[in-house]
Amino acid sequence: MPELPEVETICRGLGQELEGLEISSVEVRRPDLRFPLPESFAERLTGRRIRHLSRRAKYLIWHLSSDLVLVSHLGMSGSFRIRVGADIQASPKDPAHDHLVFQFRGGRSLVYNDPRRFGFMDLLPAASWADHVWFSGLGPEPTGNELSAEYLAPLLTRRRSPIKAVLLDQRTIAGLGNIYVSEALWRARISPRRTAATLVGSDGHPGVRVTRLVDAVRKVIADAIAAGGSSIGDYTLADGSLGRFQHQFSVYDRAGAPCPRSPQCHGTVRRIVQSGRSTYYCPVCQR
DNA sequence: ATAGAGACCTGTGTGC
DNA sequence: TGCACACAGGTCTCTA
Repeated sequence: MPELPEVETICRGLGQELEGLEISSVEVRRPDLRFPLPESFAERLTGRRIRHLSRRAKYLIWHLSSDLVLVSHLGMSGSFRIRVGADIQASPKDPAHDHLVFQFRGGRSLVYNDPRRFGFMDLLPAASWADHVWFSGLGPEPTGNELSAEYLAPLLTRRRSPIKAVLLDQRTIAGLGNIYVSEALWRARISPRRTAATLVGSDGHPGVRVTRLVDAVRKVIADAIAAGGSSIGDYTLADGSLGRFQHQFSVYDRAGAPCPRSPQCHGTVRRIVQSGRSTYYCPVCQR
């Protein structure tokens, strides 16, 4: 479900509420998420304090006391919900998929809900979590200075796949997903069907297209984070509020709508399927 | 080595 | 109303 901006928003929201708290118990209702939870999951967490929450790509990294790290990924449908005492969030509308309940000293609790169970969690040592295969192959974050045209160009020259697929590959840039790839390519005026290697000039220099693409990726991710991510369907943030970026979609889920680049462009947004997933783009101004 | 298809799950919306 | 099918924000694994 969530891409980088949603996970970043969730990370900030949860961090604000939970940092410093001690886990008093963990109730495991279903241990069979995408992967089974590790042995003694609840026991190993009980008594630890949440020191700090961070994010890498679409992963949440929970830095706990005694040098333990909880890594969680929300998959397509995972969400966290904070309950404070007996507030309204205490009566979820979907209790059947509340798989984990974390209780904190002081009365607060955190519920993990995930209908499709594509999400997963694991416990790793603080010293070596970043060496895990989930993290070792990841590309740079689009939020920092590491992502540049000079980084991306040589990588693209070796790829024969459509640029859409290459951008979804987490080894290229970490954290992009189906929504923001479509949005970034529209902003960069690049067709999602274009073979990645053809974005790069024949002299191997990044050229205008790669530069435009890098700028578009960085900007769309920054805009989405600033809007608190996107809420589709009944998806909410940890406090029950909604992200707002879905109101700023240019092409995603807008097949048949006029290209927002009007009046210069008279195209119509189109939906195509690439490697089994929907892509939205304007065939007129994206080349 | 790389690219594409299939698999993993459940819910929702559409059309007959 | 019931049923079948397509589709959903991700990633891993298997096959060419």
